[in-house]
Amino acid sequence: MLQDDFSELENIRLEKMLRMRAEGIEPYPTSTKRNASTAEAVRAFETAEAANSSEEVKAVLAGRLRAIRNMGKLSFAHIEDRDGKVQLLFRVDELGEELLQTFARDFDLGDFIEAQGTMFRTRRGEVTLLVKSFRMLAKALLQLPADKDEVVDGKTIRHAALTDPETRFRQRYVDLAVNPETREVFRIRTAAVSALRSFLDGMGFMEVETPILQPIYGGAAARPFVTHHNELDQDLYLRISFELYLKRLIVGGLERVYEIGRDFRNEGVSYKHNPEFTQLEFYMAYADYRDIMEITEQMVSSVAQKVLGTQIIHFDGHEINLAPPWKRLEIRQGLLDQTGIDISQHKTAAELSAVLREKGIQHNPNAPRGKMIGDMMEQFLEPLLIQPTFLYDYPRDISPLAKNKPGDPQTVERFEGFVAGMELCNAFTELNDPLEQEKRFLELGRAYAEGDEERHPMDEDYLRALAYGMPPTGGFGMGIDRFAMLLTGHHNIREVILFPPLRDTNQG
RNA sequence: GGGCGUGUAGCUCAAUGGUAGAGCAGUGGCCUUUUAAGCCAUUGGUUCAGGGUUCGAGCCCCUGCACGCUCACCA
Repeated sequence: MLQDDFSELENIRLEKMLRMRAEGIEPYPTSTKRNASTAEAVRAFETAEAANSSEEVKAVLAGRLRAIRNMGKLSFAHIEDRDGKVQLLFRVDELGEELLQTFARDFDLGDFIEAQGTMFRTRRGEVTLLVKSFRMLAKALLQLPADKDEVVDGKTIRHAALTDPETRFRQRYVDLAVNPETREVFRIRTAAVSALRSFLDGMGFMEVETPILQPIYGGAAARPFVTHHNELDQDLYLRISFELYLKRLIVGGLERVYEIGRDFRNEGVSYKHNPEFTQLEFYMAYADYRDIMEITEQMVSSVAQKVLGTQIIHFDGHEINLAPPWKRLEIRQGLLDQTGIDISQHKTAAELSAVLREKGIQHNPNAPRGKMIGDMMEQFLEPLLIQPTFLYDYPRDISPLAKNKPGDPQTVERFEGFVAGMELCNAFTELNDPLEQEKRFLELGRAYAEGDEERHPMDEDYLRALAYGMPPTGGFGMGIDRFAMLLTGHHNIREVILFPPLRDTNQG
């Protein structure tokens, strides 16, 4: 039982709760008469004050007790709700000795309280609720980590705030309850997703939902999670992308579709990788990757403006300006500038490997040409891309779903958007030639058969869909978690995921 | 998976191999009407777990667990 593990401190709270109940006071009532948030009440009072109104501002507030200062004949307290904090004053001549004693006796930090009264300003200048009546809304049996605040010259100084990452992530409810900045991170994340939706909705996109459990996974290079459907006696994969399903919808004539949802990749974790992550993908008929670049910079900058009130963000010590236009850097040119190697002059893996060796550049000589170029990009280009930059024109053999650049069989119309040296999004002109697509799948299959860990199954139905005809289409994908990292300035993906995965433990 | 690091009271942190501590919170007291992280007193520990070395281990060694950073794979 829960209470078997209770400490002395927790048993004291438990006894208070039981005593209240024995006295006929319900410590967990079903409803409250709250009629304003703390911020609303303060605002209402300040408005009335500014208008020199003589009318009392009454309010019923509710929140978690964050500070209590009992002083004999009066008590001060602070309650906190989602919007902020407000001070409560309990006075003996308002409440009588007995009620005031009740407050001091029954209420602890962390309890939820309802207080009804009138707003006023103390001699110290703090807008405060003078309490006429109050009531327990929910007794807290466990003690929240201490984080007493001290306000010095208008600045809040935290004392002993909860910082232990394990506790913060395993018991996110405590982190949220105690650390306002954590609440702010998730407010920003939610607002960003909402702003992305309205941006796309405003462009006539249709939000759709496609299968998460898929018989054949595809649309990205990643190992999937496998699960099993008992009734069908069939293995299913948790999707690694939405791509192939969304493009089927373009074949179907929906023209502009997007999905925001979870992808699952059975890979390692890092500060920018989580096994499940939230992805935005959109597909737009009659657009190519140039159009998508413009939409991207427009979308990202306008969402930042809407959510943060600015297009300037701070990340990893950098000040980054998201305002369009973003820099455009052709991969071939970028690598030429950084390494002196013109990849267009080295058309096979062997040739490229030779020149890399000549230049003394570390590489895997057995890798395919595209992979080699990808490694070069990672090494020489990506770390430089602090300000928003579109890297464009990718090697064909690492882009199996993108359309060739006219007249250049080794290059495709694809770009990735980088911010703060981190890949934020990936987009291309979609390959809509069914026979070419089949060829690409087959090439992939071969590459993987030759020793790669990932095996990519052929999606016959997707090829059939393409064979019915897909209009020229631009497609786009962006990791929402990474976007949230940028907007909140966090350098770790777990900080922007409410319940990041942690290893299971029996210690509770 | 590899490397490095961390694990001490509810929280934040101390402690040459020699009596486990502080602040906050908790408990008790002070409180006489707009303040105070107030003041005084006080409770609280399987030092992550299990072995080992030692007269003696929070500290040294081994094993395990969890977490962090980092490398690899990937977005």
